[in-house]
Amino acid sequence: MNREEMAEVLEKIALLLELKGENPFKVRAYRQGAEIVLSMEEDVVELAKNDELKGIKGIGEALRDKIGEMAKTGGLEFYDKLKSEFPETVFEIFEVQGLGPKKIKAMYDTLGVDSLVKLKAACEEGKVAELPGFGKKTQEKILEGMAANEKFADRFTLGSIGALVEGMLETLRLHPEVFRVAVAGSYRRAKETVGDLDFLVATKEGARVCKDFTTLPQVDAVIVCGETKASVRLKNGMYCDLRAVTNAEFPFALQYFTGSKEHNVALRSLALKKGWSLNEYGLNPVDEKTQRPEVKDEKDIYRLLGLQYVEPELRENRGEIEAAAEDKLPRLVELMNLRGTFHNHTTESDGRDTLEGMVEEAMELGLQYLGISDHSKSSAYAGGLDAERLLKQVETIRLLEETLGGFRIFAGSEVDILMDGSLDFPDEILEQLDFTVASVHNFGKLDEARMTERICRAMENEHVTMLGHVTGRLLLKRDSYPVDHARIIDCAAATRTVIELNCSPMRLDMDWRWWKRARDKGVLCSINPDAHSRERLHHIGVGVRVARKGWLRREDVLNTRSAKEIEAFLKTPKGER
DNA sequence: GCCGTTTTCGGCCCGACTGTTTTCAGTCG
Repeated sequence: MNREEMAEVLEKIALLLELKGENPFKVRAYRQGAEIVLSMEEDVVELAKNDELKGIKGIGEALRDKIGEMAKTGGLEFYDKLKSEFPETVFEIFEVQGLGPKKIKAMYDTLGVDSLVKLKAACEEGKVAELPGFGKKTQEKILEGMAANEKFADRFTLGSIGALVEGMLETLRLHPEVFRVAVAGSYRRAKETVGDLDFLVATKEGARVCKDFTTLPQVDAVIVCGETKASVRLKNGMYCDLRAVTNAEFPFALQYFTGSKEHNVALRSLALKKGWSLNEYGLNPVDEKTQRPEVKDEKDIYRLLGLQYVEPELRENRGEIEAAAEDKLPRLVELMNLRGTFHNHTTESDGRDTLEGMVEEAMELGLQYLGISDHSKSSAYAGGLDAERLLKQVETIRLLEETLGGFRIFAGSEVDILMDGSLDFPDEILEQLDFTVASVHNFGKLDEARMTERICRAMENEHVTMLGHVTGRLLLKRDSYPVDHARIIDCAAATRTVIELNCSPMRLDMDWRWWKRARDKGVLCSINPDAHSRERLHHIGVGVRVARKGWLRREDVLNTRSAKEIEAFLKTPKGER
């Protein structure tokens, strides 16, 4: 059992205990246990197997035993027993907006509702409305929520919703009663996928702004609308909240609603130690004689707690608070630091725009150079180039470059890593290129050891400048192929191979959770859009946000260097880079 | 079920909003 599966079991235990009407604090203990298992830095499975799960806050004796049992046997007797009391389908009912354990239990006990199918039938027959505590409106909302769930995805990739968010921000900004506006939540923290959006406004007219918010063109249905908050479902199915606060409360609300929950819990307990009580409305001295501090923005809050300002991307309680206390937070890379970018496709393979079009867009973006790397021949599905076509493309690139008045095009290839870790082109061809991105595109079913071995072997090649999309994941669609991240990072460090941060919205690969480790081992990152059209070059913006989330500084990112520096870098033998 | 410079029992975050109530329970974040 891996950690995700363990966390899921704990989460499901929490749901079932809720359904049984168990002590809510017990329920919460399981739920917190699930979160801890997911977010632990160490290998929780390995620790549990060796009975080394001691001294972890939130994991007591009972949870420790259960996690141990799962790690060792792959199952959990307690869970199996609990599960057998309900059909598997009860879990899906919890997905319906507005339904929690109490209502689900009531419908289960009286109407025998234990699946979405039965729930729908019971609503349509009007039986739900007759239950005590229920009514016609509740019944209608359940049906509507079920319809919405069927129709829409429940999560969205960070890179796919930027325009939507910016559009809504702009409209709110123009509202005459709004002083300040911001987007908070996981979007602001640059999580790779976002479940719902949280907007925040500073205003004196909360009720009016909330009401106007519910009439935005992007809105499909109104869930709630009051004086300080509104909640809607957008036309793309995304749930979206608006909070209205006063201007004085705004910094606290922004801090609070940006999260993460774990970061806030840690921050609040730190505040308490320093004699403050922090919540979404203010920072209040526990000792009533102390004066309330003046706070104009988020930075003031962190400063008053004796901390450096923590950038939103870092707020995951993964060491940022400790680092901020010691003045050791990194200065994070910014979009304006990028001078160029690698790994881009053209119509020669599966890109939609020509070489000239891609270059034009890169110049308009203000970049100094662009790396072109079309697919290699084994990626036949993508029109991969054979050696002859590749060398011809290099020639074309050299000729075009002469007409560009100093803009550089680096000629490369996204060369397939073959099954055994060898490359799709021989060294004699690769050495004629400026750079090479090596990527896995097939045999994703190999086991972790063989996949890792294969990738490491490719990185050992002198001509492989960087490793492309490390895990091959497609967010919300396809899981990673199994790789040993730690070994790949070590191998990249040893061979001086750059690792790509592929910022195609579906990928954002390598995952942000691994970058700090890579950085600390001296591995360079290249923020690459893997652009298959000129518009997609703009994805470097999302890439920068993910790099920031991975604690990367300007100096950790290869493509913050100037064209000249890149040229020197690529000419240096790999081992000396 | 977890936790403890308020310790081994008695707390555990809480406020906004809605719908169904006739003063409040359930859900959500």
